[in-house]
Amino acid sequence: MSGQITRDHIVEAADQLFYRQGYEHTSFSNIAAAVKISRGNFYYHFKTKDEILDAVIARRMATTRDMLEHWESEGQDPAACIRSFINILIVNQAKIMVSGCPVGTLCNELAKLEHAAQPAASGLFILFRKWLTCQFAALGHGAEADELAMHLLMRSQGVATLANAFRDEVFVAQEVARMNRWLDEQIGKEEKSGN
Amino acid sequence: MSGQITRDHIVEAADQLFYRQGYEHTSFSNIAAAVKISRGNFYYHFKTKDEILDAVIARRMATTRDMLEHWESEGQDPAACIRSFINILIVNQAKIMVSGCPVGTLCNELAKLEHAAQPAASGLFILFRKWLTCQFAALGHGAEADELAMHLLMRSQGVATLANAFRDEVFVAQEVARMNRWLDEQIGKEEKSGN
DNA sequence: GACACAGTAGGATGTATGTCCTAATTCTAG
DNA sequence: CTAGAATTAGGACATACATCCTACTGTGTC
Repeated sequence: MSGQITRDHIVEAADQLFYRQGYEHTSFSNIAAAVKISRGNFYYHFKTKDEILDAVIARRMATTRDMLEHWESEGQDPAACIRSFINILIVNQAKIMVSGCPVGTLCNELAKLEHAAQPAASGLFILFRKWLTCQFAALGHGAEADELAMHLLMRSQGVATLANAFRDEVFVAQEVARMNRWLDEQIGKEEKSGN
Repeated sequence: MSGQITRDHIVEAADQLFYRQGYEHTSFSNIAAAVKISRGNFYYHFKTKDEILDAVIARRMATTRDMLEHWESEGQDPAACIRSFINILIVNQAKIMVSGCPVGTLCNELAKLEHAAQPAASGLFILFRKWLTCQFAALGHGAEADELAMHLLMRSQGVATLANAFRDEVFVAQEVARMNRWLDEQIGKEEKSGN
């Protein structure tokens, strides 16, 4: 039964490395070295590199679901939930400045590789999108909840990309403040004009 | 003197391929095949892959400068210039949905590779940033011109990333409309509150 | 204690790639 | 027209990598 543990270690290490170095630039040896496992042992757990990628995406789906649930359980109201989302930019600031957003950069890389797992990676975005849509709907924006969700997701992606390129934490703080102000505007607007 | 022409062809082909496939995933052979040139001929023009990357970045810097100048020469006022910037999301929509933003994705990839050319690639962003800052300054936003420039740049990046992940042109249209409305708000606000 | 089997190790293999070298070809100057 | 330089072609080489295979180890069962 120790096999499952090793497998988890592999997926965890691969997750980190794919994030920091990119999928293609990460080799079997890199992951094996990180887990302190022989290269050959790999084949026992994963037949191909694509299989590891699938496992990593599945893992990220699970941890993301957990995170969203957690935010929802501890958040007082939908607005607080949305602020938790905005706040990842602060919480993960250091990592984002080094490697960007794990979701956005993976989707991008897989798109360029024309990799079969690209839709699966986009599923991570869909998770956030649906969750945010629910929050905005609960906030009273029925029809345009999805558009607002996409808008916020878009902003988080833009901030992550520029934070990575410029490594400027003042910029991140400014944009987070801006996002919170924008959210304030949305609260109280419920179900009127589309802006 | 035909050497310079071949060199230009190589850089042009490499530019396209780096954009569509990513830097690392593009091999000498790929570029050679695209230019219909022998692999070995390559070495005559570029000693290393890094050298091609430098040339590609230099090329992009030049074409970007040209584009910005062009927008400035044909734009009636700063607002029109900024709208030209916003409009690339529409003009290049198809490419963006397939490969994302050429600048953002390159910066991201080089960051993960810890490549020496990463600062050079960020220079492309700086070009846009400074240009947009000038436009906002000309619009009357002296102190916060740079922040507004970064905000707009951030939005364009976010839209590009999500457009690539979701391949949804309705979303792009919505966000472009939103950006134009936002710009309308900034016009007439000159030098008052910071929002 | 012997056997079966999950798990591990490390080497073998073929392919792709970046880099390098040398020979052939084309171009240019005198 | 010809010598020398610029350019091109194509193969050589070492390396890195994904994949595959075989042998070893530990553990639980009869």
